[in-house]
This record gives sequence, structure tokens and C-alpha cells, in this order.
Amino acid sequence: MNTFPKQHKLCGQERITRLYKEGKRFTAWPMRVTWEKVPEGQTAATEVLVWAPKSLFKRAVKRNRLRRLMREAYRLHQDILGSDSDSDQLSFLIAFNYIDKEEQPFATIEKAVIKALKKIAGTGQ
RNA sequence: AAAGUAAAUCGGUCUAUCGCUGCGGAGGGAAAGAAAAGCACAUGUGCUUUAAUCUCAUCAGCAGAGGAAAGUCCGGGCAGCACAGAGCACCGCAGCGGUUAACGGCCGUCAGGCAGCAAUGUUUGGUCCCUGCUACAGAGACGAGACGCUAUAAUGUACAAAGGGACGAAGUACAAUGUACAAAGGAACGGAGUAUAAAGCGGGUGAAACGAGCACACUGCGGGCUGCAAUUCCAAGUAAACCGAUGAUCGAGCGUUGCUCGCGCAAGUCGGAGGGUAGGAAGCGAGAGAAGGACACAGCAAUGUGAUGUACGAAGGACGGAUGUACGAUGUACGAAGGAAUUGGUACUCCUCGAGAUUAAUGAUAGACGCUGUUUCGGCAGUACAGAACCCGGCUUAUAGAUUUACUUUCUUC
RNA sequence: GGUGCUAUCGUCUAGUGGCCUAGGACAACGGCCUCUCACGCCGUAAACCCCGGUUCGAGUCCGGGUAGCACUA
Repeated sequence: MNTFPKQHKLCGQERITRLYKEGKRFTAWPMRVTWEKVPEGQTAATEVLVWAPKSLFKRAVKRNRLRRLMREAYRLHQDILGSDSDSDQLSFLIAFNYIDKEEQPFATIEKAVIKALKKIAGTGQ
């Protein structure tokens, strides 16, 4: 099932700071992706962070919509990283930052998320 | 019918698939200890059950952004800190009356300016006693009347100058006196467009000319400060800071007298206590110090909740010529219970409404409908402004489109 | 989320309601100087964030909007 409960959300000031400081980074237009592999042995779920900057989108309505689109795209295609039933699956911390100045439709964002997840899955293994 | 003005209301709906947050419920699971009950035996242990706690790849169910949630411009609640009372300073408000928990809001109304044919909109409005300000122009800018002219004791400056100690010369300092100017004074005199003792009137300058306007001045009223990232609690942990013990032997640090001893401090070691930050919880929403309505209710009594109520009518009423307008004491009717005041605990009905997240949910995709415009009647285009963050009352700003009521102007028909 | 502040030539800034037709420095442009450049000298152009109000008069005072900055765990 493609769910996205609260446990899969990346929280905590220290962990977010560490991810942006030490994580690997690439661009999948219209987003920038920062990610990090969780060390072996810690059997935590993959956690994801999503945001759109206030400096590019002044109105809260647009920021909310972009955030929801990105989150929905990840929810539909999180199978690429491996299903939950796998016992020896790999876990990641991932952050999606929207960087384009225009509001893109869902299809564009969905394609970009698929491309990014495939890249992470390929590099992680 | 068209155009306009004001007030009020609404501001999308449905289906399919997948998903998020909260709530209580059902079901399953978990480990250790505590409580109650029961059973067994050596009065303590073991076992079982109950409710409670925690949890879930479970199950259906219910609820889930706004009229402005925005700006943070006012006011209040709530929280912490400060605080005897009064005054000063500082800040805010300002026709008049009313309304309110409170307000800079709202309602009614008066006067002036501006826009409009009008309905109407918009904007300004305490006072000048004290302290000050009013550039340029103008005789004069807030206690001021120029200007001309005349006489004069004394004063200052400039120029001229008799004189100016020794035997003499030059003539310095100084200087009677005279002239001019300045400032001061106004006893007498003169003129100004008219008039004339002055005041006043008129012309000119100027936004404003003894008339005033303004605020930094005065008067009245109000204001303690900071804000939910306030504030409170929980578990874990301990810092060069705090407390207690120790600080032995040789040498060694600082202070107490230059030295020694002694005393104190201090390093180190052990123990205790203990924040802040990060994490979690409360505050936080089925509310009653803050939603609306119905008309009854609860209790042992006093009584309490509801009700600071609703309707009628009305003295008064800023203003106004008057009728009378916003509001409205007393009164009448309806209204559960009660009837001076105080007090302990308990109780506080029904209906409607019902977000409570926290790296921050309220969504995504596909289709259908509705509304507006256009149309070749198949379609095509558009469907706004915008997202809760402790909660309320206002204001301001942004808004596609739609509806209702009242009024104004113009036209047409009867 | 809450609180406070700022906006003047291209840049940095000055500016008691009237002497503001808004001053200064650097930069820009034109000329002079030089064999040429620089330095130097002379000159020119260039701004009160936007919309209303108060006042005889507003860059300044008041209200609303826009943009930017800082503080606060």
C-alpha cells in the first residue's frame, strides 16, 4: 500500500541540520534533492521532508499546494526504494526543496520525483 | 426598462480510486510492578480474574480553513512580572448625545470644505488664560506705529584743534572747544487719502494686520510592563557555577608582616543538589471570565443557573422653527423559582453549532454538473481573492460572479 | 507566530513645516590639460517608494498601501 503516515515524516531540528550538512545533493528540476543513507542496523523507516521557499512564493496558498503535490508524488512512487515487506531493505533520509520560480503541474513534479527516487535507489545499493 | 446610490446575504455541487490529521468505539497483542477479589498451602508466596496503562500494516464510524483565516491598525479576555496612596513626566483620544466587557469601532445628529443633476459619498471639528511659533513681502507679524523736523545737559566714535613739564627744538601722551554720526529721550512743532487729541475707517503688502490661526502650550478623559516562542509540568542527563566531606607524606600556588610556624583560600578526589537548550506533555477548543436559540430547570435549606430577558408604552432626549430621531429612567404585560444581607457543599435542562495541526493535517488524479460570456447551437473560453496557529469584538486592505430590500435620475406604456 | 525599524540622484548620505527650484562625496557624460592614459581643473544631467488628508505652504506632520531589514526559543 502506498501510505504516508506521520512516522515517515522527517522531524527534529538536529536531524534536519545534519542532513543538510552531510547529505548528498543533486538537482531534479524543478526540485533539489538532498539525501542520506541510514546506517545498517538501525531499522528505521525512510523519512521524507518537503518544502517550498517563502522567498519564491509569497502566498501561503501556493506554497501549500506545491508541498502537497510533491508529497503526493512521493507517496505514489515510494515502491521504487523497496517495499516494506523486505526484511533487509535500505532506509534513507530525503529532502525535496522546490526551486523553480513557476508553479509546475502535477505531471512534471511526478516525473521528477520518479527520476530522483530511481537515482537514489541505484546509488544506495 | 436603463443607469446609479446605500444596506444586507452568498461566494460552488456530485461521483469513482488512492491518501492525511483528530476523536471516541469494537477487536487483537504486550511486559513489569501496584490495587481489589477469589483459590491453594508453612501468614508470605504462587496462580487466576477484574478494571486501568501502553501499543497496532486490524475493523468500520464521525468531524476536518475564511469572509476576509490576510494586514497586525485599535480594544478586551488569558498568563507572567511589578505594584500602599497621590502627583509630575510620557503616550493616546477629542463637535454634541447614545451604545458597549472595551475601543480610535458602531448608531443618531449639527456645522464647514470637496465630488455628484440627485439619492448619496468623503473629509475636518476641545481651548487660546499661561509658554511659544507665523518664512518671503510689508511701516508693522503680536503688546507694535514708522518717517520727517526742532531744541538740548550729559555719553560714545571719527575729524579738526588753542594748549601741552626742563635752556631750546621737534612735538608724543593728554586735551578745553567745534563739526558730523550713533544711540537714548519726547517737553514743544510738522506732514500723510480722509480725518485728527487718540482710537477708528480706507488703500497697499501678505495665507493672516490686535481680528486671529497653530502646537511643542492649556483643559477633560483613558493608559503599569511584556506577551501563548506568555506560562506550567514530565523523563533523562551534568557545566570552568553552588553546597558538604576530604585535602595524608617530600616539594610546590595565593593571602595574612621581610622570614619561619600557624591559620585561611585554593587545586585534586568523593558525594549531594541543580537549571537553561534540545525532546515530550499541558495551555489548546463539547464553550460558559466570553457562540446562538427555546423556556424552563436543579436542590437539604437559604438559594443558584437562566435573565443585564422579550413585547407594549413612555417622562426625558444632543440637535431642531416644529412634528419628532438614536437611545430611553419610572411603568404595564409575559416570565421557573425566590424576595434585607452573608455563607458551606451540590446541581446547572433541551435544541442548533462543533478544525485543533506543531519541519505544521484539511489533499491528489479522473469525470459529470452548475454559473458567466460567446456561438455556426456541435462546442469554445472563464470560474475570483485567498490557507487556521491561544481566543473573541471592531477597523483596514484583496476579491470572478450571484441574490434581496430601500432610494435617486432619465425614458417608455396605461 | 509575536515585536520593532527603515525607504532621498546609479551608490553612500545631509536636510528645525518656509532661506529647497532638495545640498555634499564617489560614479557617469562633455570640455580643458597631456604625445597618450592617470591625476588635476571647469561644466552638465540625475532623486524625496506609492495613494489620500491636515496646513497659506509637506521631503518633513497624520492615515492607508508596497518593498526591505532587525530582534525574539
